[in-house]
Amino acid sequence: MLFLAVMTKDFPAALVQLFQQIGQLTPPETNQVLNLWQYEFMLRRNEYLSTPDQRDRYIYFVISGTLRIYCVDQQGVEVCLGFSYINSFAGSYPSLITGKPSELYVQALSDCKLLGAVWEDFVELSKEISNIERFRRILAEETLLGRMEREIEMLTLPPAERYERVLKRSPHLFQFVPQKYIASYLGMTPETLSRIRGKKGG
Amino acid sequence: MLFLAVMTKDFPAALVQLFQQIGQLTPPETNQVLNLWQYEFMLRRNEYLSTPDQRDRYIYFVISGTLRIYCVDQQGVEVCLGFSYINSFAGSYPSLITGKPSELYVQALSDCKLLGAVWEDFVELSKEISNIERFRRILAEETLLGRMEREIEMLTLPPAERYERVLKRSPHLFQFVPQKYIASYLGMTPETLSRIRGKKGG
DNA sequence: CAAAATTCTTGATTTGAATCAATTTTTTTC
DNA sequence: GAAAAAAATTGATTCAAATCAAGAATTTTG
Repeated sequence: MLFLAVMTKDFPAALVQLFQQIGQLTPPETNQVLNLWQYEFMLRRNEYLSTPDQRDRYIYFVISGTLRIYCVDQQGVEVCLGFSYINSFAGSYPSLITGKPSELYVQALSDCKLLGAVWEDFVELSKEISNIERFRRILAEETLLGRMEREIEMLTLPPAERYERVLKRSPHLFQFVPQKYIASYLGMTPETLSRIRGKKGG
Repeated sequence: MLFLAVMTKDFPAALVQLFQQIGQLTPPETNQVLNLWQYEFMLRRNEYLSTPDQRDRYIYFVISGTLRIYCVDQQGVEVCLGFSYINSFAGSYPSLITGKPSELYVQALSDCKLLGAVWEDFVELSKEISNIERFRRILAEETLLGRMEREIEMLTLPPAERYERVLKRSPHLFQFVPQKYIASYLGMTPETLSRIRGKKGG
């Protein structure tokens, strides 16, 4: 992973918005937070942002590219848990929360450009600025809601409908992500997804 | 559900601890929060605390009894997502976060005694007291961690090992909860769980 | 405490998706 | 842009768990 410590002045509009709109930060507070995002990362396709052998030190924001989050089952099969795309955060959230390594891998599916902030700095700032503490709370809640929504879909919908849902919610996924990873994300083999797509309007 | 508005002075030690230890609340702050927990609820076995037809207005704390959280799949089969027991919070967290009904049912598996606080009051107080905002953040993070841990176990472990894990982590479950609900929670039928238990030291 | 209801167990059978295997298509790389 | 690698498709077969079914055990309820 190529690492560039750059004094960025041009923060992504999407990142600024997140803090201003979701976080309700005042302009000076927004500046303080944005100044943490001083680190730029370049990942080549297939390189790793997080692995289970070390804890995450940065929270990342995706400028360009797509990543997958996965873990490995008992027989060594990779199981995809989600994706990170442009204008979303990336990294192993569990690792950041616990301060320890997690079972999760985060891997670039294409060349990626990321901004990073040292998580500890972010935590420290949230002690000073209550709006940032609140931002962290909202971030955790939103993430939880997303995970539970997926959990419920996995448990209540048959494979074909899980596919339909993702196709409707994230059609762009199929643009950037090999089907085998989407299949894994949907809890099925690539063969099964291929057959499902064959039947309905694929 | 029997509802009793009672001016409680005797708060459960476990609830007090949660706010003091996890929340790091000062004694006066602790008092302010505890004073929200003025509502006592009694549930008879099989009665519902939450259903998808209305949003949750209270956050609950379990004084006694056990509850299950479940949703219903496309064919009407109930799928168990978790349990709430003594000294844990109860209710539909998604419903509280979103302010809307969720797909979740929360049902008493035995007669239950609960304390309740109006969620809106809790939210309001967290605007005044930053330690409570922080408590909410930690609550969300812990809940997220728990859900992700379960998600990973469901995806990476074979049925028999999922059973072993739960047996090790929560042996008391089998004391209070009918096996069919545990089976559902483990992602299998009651028959399958019964057979697994038959093999290994059941 | 006896009857009724529910839950658990055990066996036989079915089934949907996984696996195995071979080919075609697409993407990457030099 | 040709060769190599990776991914997707398609078919045949297998398999683990679900379903179906019946009886035993436990729990609940008047």
